[in-house]
Amino acid sequence: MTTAHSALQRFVTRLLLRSSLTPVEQDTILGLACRTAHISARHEIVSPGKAVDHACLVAKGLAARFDQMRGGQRQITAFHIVGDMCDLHSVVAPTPAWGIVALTATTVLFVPHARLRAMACTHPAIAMAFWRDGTVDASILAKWIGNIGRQDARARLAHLICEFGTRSELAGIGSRTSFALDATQEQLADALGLTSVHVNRTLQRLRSEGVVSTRGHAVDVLDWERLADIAEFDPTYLLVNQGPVESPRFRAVTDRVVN
Amino acid sequence: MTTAHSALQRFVTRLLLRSSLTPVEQDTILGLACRTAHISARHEIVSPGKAVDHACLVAKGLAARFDQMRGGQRQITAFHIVGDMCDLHSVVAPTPAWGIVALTATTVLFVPHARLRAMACTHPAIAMAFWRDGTVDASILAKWIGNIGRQDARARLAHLICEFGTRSELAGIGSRTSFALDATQEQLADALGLTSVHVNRTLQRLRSEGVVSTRGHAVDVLDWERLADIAEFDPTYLLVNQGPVESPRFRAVTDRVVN
DNA sequence: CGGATGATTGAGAAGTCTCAACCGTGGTGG
DNA sequence: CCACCACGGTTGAGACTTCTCAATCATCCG
Repeated sequence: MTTAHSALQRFVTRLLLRSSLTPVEQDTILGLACRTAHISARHEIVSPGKAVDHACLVAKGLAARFDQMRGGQRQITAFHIVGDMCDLHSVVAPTPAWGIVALTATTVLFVPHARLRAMACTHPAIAMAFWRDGTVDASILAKWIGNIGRQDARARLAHLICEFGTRSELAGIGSRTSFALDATQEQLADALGLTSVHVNRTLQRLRSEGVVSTRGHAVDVLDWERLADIAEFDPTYLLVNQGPVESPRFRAVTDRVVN
Repeated sequence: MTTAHSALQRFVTRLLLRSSLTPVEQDTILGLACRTAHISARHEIVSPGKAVDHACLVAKGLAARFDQMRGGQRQITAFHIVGDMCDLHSVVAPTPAWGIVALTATTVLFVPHARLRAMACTHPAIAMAFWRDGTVDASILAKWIGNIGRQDARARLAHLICEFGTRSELAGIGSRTSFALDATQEQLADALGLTSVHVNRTLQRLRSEGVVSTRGHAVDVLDWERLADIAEFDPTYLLVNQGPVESPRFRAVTDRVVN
């Protein structure tokens, strides 16, 4: 219960980064009844191509979305940290082509689609917030394509570190320059379109350049400016600080003015 | 007017591939008033980081979403064919980090966010359809990451051809095995994370293997099975045929049953 | 202490890039 | 009507990044 509530609270906090929700709307989300599950590392939370009837909120640990190749190789397409509702997409597309795996021992809340859909229908502002959350995901995905497609290994890794730090800070679980990255080098490789050997060498290079240091899975960014420069990191794509988007309950009025 | 209406009709048809909409809802969309614009090849339709107050529906031609690198290189993150509402995301996130460029001479309809937002609020089914459309985009983006991150040049190009053919067929502007791909080899390279030189050689290889042939920008797939095999193409990620998702107007009833 | 997992290292192979030149075609101005 | 130009496609050769395979090291845990 406490776990569930604090996870939902994190989710609401995440939504509030980009959407405004009234106390009532927030409480509606906080009141979601859902099942808690503990998933051990490397176990699938969602299997590719299999229909689901619930979304998954990460309450503890680290999860990742992946694409599975024929040869058994995997490509990680997103990291889901605490407070992320992975697979919110599945509310409108219940059979995802991707899978979701727990990278560490992870606690997730299963939230029934039916409830989420009902909430979205009753509260347009919540529907907008959900839609927006999916848009943020798409924006990050597009950036990853740029990162993988047009940057070399060093810049790719640097970008991943910048993003993870920034997101950790936004989620309130660390600072940009000091946070936990509980993924193995092989998992980082799967996210970057590289091999673990090359990730290892690239990470060594960043360390030797004095840009980052690591103790276990704790990352310290020693020179954020330089790291961001290497990565060509521009946080715009995370879509925070978009400025006020009028919330749906004012829409009717706005329309009259605009049109 | 005719252009506008036929483009909106294509957009509705596209939505109907994955969402069910009542005649009234369809007419609401078809009734959208919007401005038509002709964009010449290589001109930007949306500039990265610049706020917009309208979405863009492609009525003619080919557009692409891109990520701009510091050195001037571009990574294309999506192709937008006729009937695609590119940037529907911008309704909920008006300042995109990406840009949109016309690859050929293109006709677009600018649809004001205010109208779309109002429609989404009045018709929950339309809101769901829009949200779902964004989800399809995210699914395609994720697949592209897998394609670029974990496949070699030959498989990447094959996958792009399979996807483009499938989407052309779904959009009613060609068949899987015979369609127009109005992009230069350099633009294909920008989409695949390769150089144009390497795309050229890779395309030659696919031709010499008897898998595809091209006349100008017309593509003929000579051996779909083999091409799909090379690409590891599985159309699941396009999220058609997801099976019936109950439409929002039945939700109240459904909820009572489900919960 | 033994075993497992993940990090590290080395050496050679493969894929892709870079640079530069050349070709082919369609459009344009004289 | 022809010469020319621009753009996109094609080719070649060498360089460089990244991969592959394999071994070794370090750490954690039972």
